[in-house]
Amino acid sequence: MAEAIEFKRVGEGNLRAQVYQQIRLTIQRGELAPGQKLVDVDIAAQLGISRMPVRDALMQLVHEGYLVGTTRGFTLPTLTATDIANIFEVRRLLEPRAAAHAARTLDAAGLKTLAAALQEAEAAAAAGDAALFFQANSAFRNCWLGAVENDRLSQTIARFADHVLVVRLKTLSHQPTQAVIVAGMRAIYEAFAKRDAVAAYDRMTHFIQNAEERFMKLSPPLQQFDDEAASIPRQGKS
Amino acid sequence: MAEAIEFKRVGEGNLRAQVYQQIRLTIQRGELAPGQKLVDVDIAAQLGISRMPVRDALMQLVHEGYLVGTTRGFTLPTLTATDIANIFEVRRLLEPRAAAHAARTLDAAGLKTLAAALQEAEAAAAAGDAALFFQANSAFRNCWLGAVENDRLSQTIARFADHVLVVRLKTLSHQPTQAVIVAGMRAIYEAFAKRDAVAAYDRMTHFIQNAEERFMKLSPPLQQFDDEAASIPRQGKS
DNA sequence: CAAATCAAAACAGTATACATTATAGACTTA
DNA sequence: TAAGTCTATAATGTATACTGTTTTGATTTG
Repeated sequence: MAEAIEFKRVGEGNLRAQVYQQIRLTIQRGELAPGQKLVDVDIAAQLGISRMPVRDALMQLVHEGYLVGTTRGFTLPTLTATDIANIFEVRRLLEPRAAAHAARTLDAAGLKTLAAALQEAEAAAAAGDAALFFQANSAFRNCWLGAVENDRLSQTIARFADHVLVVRLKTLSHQPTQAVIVAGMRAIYEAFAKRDAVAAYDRMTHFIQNAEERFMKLSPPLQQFDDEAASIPRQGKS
Repeated sequence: MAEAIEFKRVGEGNLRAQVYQQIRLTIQRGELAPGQKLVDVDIAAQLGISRMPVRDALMQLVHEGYLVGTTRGFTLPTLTATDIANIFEVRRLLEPRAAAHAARTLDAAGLKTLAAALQEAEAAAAAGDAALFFQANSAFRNCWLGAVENDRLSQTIARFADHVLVVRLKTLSHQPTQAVIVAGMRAIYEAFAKRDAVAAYDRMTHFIQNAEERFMKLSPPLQQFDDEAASIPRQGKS
């Protein structure tokens, strides 16, 4: 089996940090297929470094919930319906408040970035481009979260959002869901633009609830097929 | 300088996990003095194992916010007033909801444990025994958090609570604060005993607010002295 | 005597080698 | 043919050795 993923080092701090960044980005972009395993020695060989920094990075990702470590490599966790519900419960508690903060602290540049991400999402939804929609969604969230001054709050949110996002690639491909999400994003964006913290709070609450409902409605059938090959045809394999 | 802390291995999984547990417990019990440094090679020698598992454990604790890694060993983080405020903001958002859950799910055994911890706290407050009070407080929290079925919620709370608890040893020594806390614990316990989720929610909200206020009121003077020698007189130095 | 420079020590970061363990797959057996 | 067992292997876990970097403290110099 050839390497499906190309890792390259990015110049930022020590090796462990570089590798960590790379792998996490790969996961966040949905480039790691469920069931696909990451092996420290393979990645190390690919990067031309030793196992240890890679191993450290992988273990950190395990501690953060991005991966699970088995005795035969590291893979994405398979989330149960309960896991998803648990994650959304925490998000429901944290994100509205964080959005209210962002409504206060977002500057003009931030709003511009959000507007761009929103437009991209709308265009992607119209074109049915799931990958672009996924990306625009992440950009939107990263932008407003970056304006939240409470680092621990924003980082906790980012982590939990990432955990469901990994499986969410499928939900986000669903056309009606895309429409609902875009509408939610627009509503939130407008609250931000008006610097209306209360509206931001309420609309984020609504947004998360919608996201969870959509998720739960679409996930069960997907889960069953997941055991096999997901909806993405596996290329190669002769 | 001799070792101030005695680490011993506990039989549970691999070496890294054992060491991690030991060090985290040491921190949670407040046995690690601020400024005191942990060095992987020292701990490894003490345990008769190699550096790597110890290093892994220390790095995990850094990722979880229990320690900070410097170029000369690992120490407790020094939290600013902003850090404390940030942590309490997250706790305010999460703990009331978690307490409401616990009110539903706590069983008779759990309530009994809580009652014992509460009594211990009251006795400690009456006797002015700060260490025992600290311990009873942790037992109380661990018990009701253990009844929360949403693991991610309870673990997130536990982590953030631990982060302030480290510095809180001082706040908890303050007699009037002890009285306020005991009253809060009793109120929460009674809500649990009545299985009243709403009351648990409200009283936990109140409890956290009180804790934060007390913390902020007592911390600033401590912070300033902390730069030097805290309240503990430094021996030697002629 | 104070400030700047330099050297040695102390530590984390990285590399390599070895040990251990759980799984996959072959092989046996009912 | 199906179920159980066993062995080879692939991966992590652990140990040891080496490297790089920062801090400390001693020494020199103004």
